[in-house]
Amino acid sequence: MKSAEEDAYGYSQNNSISLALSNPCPPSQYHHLQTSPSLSISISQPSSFSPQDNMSSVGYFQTSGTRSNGAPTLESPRIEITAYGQFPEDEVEENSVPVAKRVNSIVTLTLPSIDGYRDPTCLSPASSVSSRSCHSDASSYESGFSYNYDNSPQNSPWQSPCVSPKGSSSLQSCTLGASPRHSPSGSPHTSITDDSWMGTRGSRPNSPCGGKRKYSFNGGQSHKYHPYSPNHSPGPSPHTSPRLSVTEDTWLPNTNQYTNSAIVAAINALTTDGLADLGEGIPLKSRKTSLEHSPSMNLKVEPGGEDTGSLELCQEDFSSARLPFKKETYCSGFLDVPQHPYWSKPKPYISPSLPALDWQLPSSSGPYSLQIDVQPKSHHRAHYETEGSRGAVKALAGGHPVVQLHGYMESEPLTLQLFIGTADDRLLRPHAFYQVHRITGKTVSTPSHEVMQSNTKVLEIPLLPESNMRAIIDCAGILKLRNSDIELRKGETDIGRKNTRVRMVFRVHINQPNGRMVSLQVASNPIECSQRSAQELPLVDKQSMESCAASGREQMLLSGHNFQPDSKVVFVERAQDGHHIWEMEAKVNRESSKSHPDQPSTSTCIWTEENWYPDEGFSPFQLPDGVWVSCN
DNA sequence: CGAGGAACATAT
DNA sequence: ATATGTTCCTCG
Repeated sequence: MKSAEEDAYGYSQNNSISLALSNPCPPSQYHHLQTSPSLSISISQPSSFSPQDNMSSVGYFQTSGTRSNGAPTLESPRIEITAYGQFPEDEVEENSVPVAKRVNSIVTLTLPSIDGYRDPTCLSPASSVSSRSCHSDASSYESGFSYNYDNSPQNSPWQSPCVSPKGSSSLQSCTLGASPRHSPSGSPHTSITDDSWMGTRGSRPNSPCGGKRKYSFNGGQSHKYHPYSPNHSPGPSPHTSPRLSVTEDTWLPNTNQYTNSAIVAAINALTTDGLADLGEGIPLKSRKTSLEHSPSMNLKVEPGGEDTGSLELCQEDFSSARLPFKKETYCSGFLDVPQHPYWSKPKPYISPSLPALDWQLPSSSGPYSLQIDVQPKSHHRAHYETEGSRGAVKALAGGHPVVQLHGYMESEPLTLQLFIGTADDRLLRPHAFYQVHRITGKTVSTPSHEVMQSNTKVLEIPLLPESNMRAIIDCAGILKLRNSDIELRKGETDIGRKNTRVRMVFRVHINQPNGRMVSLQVASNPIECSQRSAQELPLVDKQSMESCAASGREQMLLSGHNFQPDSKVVFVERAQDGHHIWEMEAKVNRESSKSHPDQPSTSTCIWTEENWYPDEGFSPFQLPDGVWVSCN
């Protein structure tokens, strides 16, 4: 279905050649180092390549967001060198070079073919690209004040102004938080929203269906699929949705979000306001435990954006195009009970056309630069809904993360958004299994409030000029959603097991004097969220690296493509600040590449422990010349 | 609350 | 059987 979707959107096919020899290796194998290193190389050479231009002038850039060779809208030549094998995982050091940061700006230029990095059979949690699925959102905010401007094409490429086909429409959702939430263990704050996006869950663990455990959504198990979120389903087939279910008293259709244009179209054809019709898709019952629901739904038709050459234009067009729907986008019921003076003020800077959370944005644009001055600790035990809050994410030094927007000279305060994203450098997107959790209390100095954008909870924090546009993030905890709950979501393809690394993603949208809006984004270093540290893994050793290099060389020779026999990959070890710094020099002869005769024949990248991922090895790198290199 | 630890449940 | 996921319990 995915491919179909892509085709429908006119995605250009990625011509990358994946030579992945990766053995279908289960994650466990990585850990056990049972597989011999292998390396795959794929070369993709787009017709045009102008990385620099791609992002520099653009506020944001949307990724294809598709798992299957999600051909990036903008392609650049790339070589993917993927080695599978035996590299142990290294602890991510917090003080090290912010990989995310480094890669971030690059990533925005081009996205590697997702599949190219891994064998589909060994889907690695950290890299799966799925949290994009749109599902219904139901949200209730503990804060009491919340609004939802979730009208941005959150999860599907086609919703992108730049990519979406004309005429496409989407159903957006808006939710009204209403029912109070019961929190099993305690903190009233804990849950809230959580139930919202995922529907409900029992107070008791619901384990994945598989074997004995059954999902007790509503006391019953039965449905594993929830038609209400036709995200990837063929069509809107209203059935009962275990997740959304309803509570005894409060029953209201939850918000649904449709990613599939066909579905949307179908629904649109059925109803304009969709409310009534969609209601049918909601189950009559819900899991017992989820007593709280945020009933309410607001469907909105999203006009398709025009394909413009300039992303910036796209954005504007997009904005204006959506304006008419703005009204529908906001749930009137939300705009009440401000929680903090700051939030009670109008927020003109919040446009209804904010880029979807899975869009890749640059961390800087023009004079503006969003930076994480103090990185969060590399480990933070997330809490479950069944637990009380485990506090805010802290910084290594004991304080809290700090984010600052540089280059902003206006007097208008801005809003810093924060959500939990994947730790996958290849594609930063909301993490399906974690949500940011708002922390309140005397120890918290930073005001914040929550907003739902698609299935993702977003914490909004004021960025004030008087504070030098600097915010101390002491109000953000991390909530873990049960894997079984998430995996059951229609359209969800990510797997939760061992997918415990996240990143704090910060965004800021700046309305410029000229009326244009610039959206910036920066992600923190990866944060391990599980209680126990991942199983012990041997450190990366030179031998392994060399083995990988050798394997890579072999593969390059085998590939034959742009790599000539004299091509080679060399790993060099050196120390730097106590970290292992591995320098990989990939010398490739690309003479055969007529389209890029100017490309340098030698590429070099550096892999450090920071971008080492348990199941995937090193995160991919995009070399200066646009070449992507990954070593799994 | 906010942790830390660990029992208990599943997945590999 | 081992590793990872979730829920519980305890303590300051």
